Amino acid sequence: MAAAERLNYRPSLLARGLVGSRTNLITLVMGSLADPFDALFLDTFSQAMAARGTRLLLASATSNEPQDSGLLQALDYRSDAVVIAAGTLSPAHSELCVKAGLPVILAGRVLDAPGVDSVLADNRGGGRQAAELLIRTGCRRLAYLGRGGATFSDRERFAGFAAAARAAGLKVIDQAVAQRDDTATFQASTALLTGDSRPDGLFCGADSLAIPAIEAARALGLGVPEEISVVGFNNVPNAAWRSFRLTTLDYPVGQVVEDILALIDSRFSDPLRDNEVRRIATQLVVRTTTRQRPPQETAAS
Amino acid sequence: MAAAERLNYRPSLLARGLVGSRTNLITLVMGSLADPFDALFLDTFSQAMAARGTRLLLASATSNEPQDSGLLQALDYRSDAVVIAAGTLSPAHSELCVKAGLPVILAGRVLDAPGVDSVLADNRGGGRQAAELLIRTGCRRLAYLGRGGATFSDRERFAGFAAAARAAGLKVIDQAVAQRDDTATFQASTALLTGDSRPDGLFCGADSLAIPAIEAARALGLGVPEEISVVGFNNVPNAAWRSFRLTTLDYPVGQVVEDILALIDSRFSDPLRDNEVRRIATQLVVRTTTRQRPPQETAAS
DNA sequence: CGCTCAACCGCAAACGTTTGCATTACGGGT
DNA sequence: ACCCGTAATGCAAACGTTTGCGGTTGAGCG
Repeated sequence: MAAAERLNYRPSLLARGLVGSRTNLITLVMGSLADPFDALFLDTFSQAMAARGTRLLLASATSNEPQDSGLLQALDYRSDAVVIAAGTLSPAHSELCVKAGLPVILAGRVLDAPGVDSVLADNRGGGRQAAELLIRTGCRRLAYLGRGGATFSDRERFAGFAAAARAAGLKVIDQAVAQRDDTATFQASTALLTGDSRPDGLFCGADSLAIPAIEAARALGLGVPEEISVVGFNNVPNAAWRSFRLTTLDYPVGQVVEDILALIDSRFSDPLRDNEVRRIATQLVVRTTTRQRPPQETAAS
Repeated sequence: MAAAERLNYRPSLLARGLVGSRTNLITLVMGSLADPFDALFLDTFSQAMAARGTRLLLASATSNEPQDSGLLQALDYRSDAVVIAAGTLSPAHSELCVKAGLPVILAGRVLDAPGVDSVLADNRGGGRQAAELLIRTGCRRLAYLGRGGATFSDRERFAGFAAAARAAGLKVIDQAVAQRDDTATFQASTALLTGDSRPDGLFCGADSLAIPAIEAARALGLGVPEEISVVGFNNVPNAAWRSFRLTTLDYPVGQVVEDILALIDSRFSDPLRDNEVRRIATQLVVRTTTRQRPPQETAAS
């Protein structure tokens, strides 16, 4: 040990990984980190990895072609598992990993294939909570601002929101924002708010969508929540800022990471077990972009 | 090739790295990703890695002890190079890498040790630009909101700002925010703005500091820029939001990443070359948290 | 037809570990 | 003093590549 110390020797994990059955590498595939929620997730995940003594191989998925993403090269490093947290990625990526015999954990989507587990929010429940809050506080013209069904989560959130609205006899305008980009979101919101029937209750598929929406409303001179209520999703740090004080659905990122790691470990100990889907409940955080109670009847009609 | 395809064989990069001289792994050490600038940097860096065919090993530095960070374990994977982008990390980390014979690139700080290159902003120049703008638009009571000298960049930004202020015969209040946390920043700003001599020109060491500062000013009923001008640093996407429209110093993150990769390559081709420090100029982006011209004399005194 | 040269091909060593097996050392019981 | 069982120790194989070397094959030319 003294000699090892003196020569500052350290075992090569490459060699260890080559011969051993485990490399202690986990590949994380992410899309853009433009959404603060994704950054927070990555931050939390990476700290959990460090605490666990596992290394994190980060692959950024730019295009939708599996071979273009860093995924393939990461696989060639014989990771022990792959976590896919890029919402817009095609299932081809997962299949690639499964074919390589790797456990796959999907964050934010469900895929029914052997060896593929999932961790995601109770999106439908969250959508329902948002709808119920808006309806309870007097909103009647509801709208959803989202990715136009581009991601699994987006579809579920819309579905939950729309179902609860329907149950109350209300319809929902579905407004899509094409690119994940603040100005694009601002423009889509402006279009929505200047359209034929201006909504008075808006549910956004993410806080990062809700904030530009609030700005668009204010730019049009619309009071939030007096003329339009806004509910977000994720409860990112930005949402609590004084300029927004956004009512939103808290999605506990620490819990997500914890569940992902638990699923990985459980898959190690039993590679052939059935797939598992873990749903994490969202919690409503009421701030000031929604009303406390319905407006007085005297004001209306 | 047909057989390889059929068996879906892929060469093991572990084995290749074991025998070859290059592993095509680069370790990136980062602190928290709470600042959107750091998230943007990581995003850009990771995409550049993918385009380059290099894998990114992400180590998150939680404590200041080198052995606690993922750094050590990442080194044991025989990375080709280490990029340290965690501002508050001790030089012990770099020394560890140098001792292991690894090229080190420091982002945001300078360390005079063999094999250690640096890429960072022209912080002093940026500080000067901020001071000159504030002074030119009529501010006379200047303040700096930063990390109290906790990071290399912070010290340089303050130094450049203070030097330019001194050249104009003005002093600078140095207000430190202890934790990188929005509410802590809000409180520190409130303390600054309710102190003995309230500043009328504020330079913040980062946009992520400037935004809570603006909110604190507004909470106190102070108009921005009428009663206090604010200048940030980095030009993160948030800064352009309609709620803030922050005047700031653009620090081109793409350029930073490009320079880091260039330094790594140049170090590969000549491991013994002298250290290089690349300074990247900042560019002033004037928005609406600073005045266009000095206020009318009639209003004053 | 024979020579030379280049291209090609196959083989073995090496990279730094882990793991299993065989051997040796040692201690206790009869 | 002898035997047995266990602990400790040393040795070799294996992991999946790259690289260099010796041998073989083929083509071109006199």
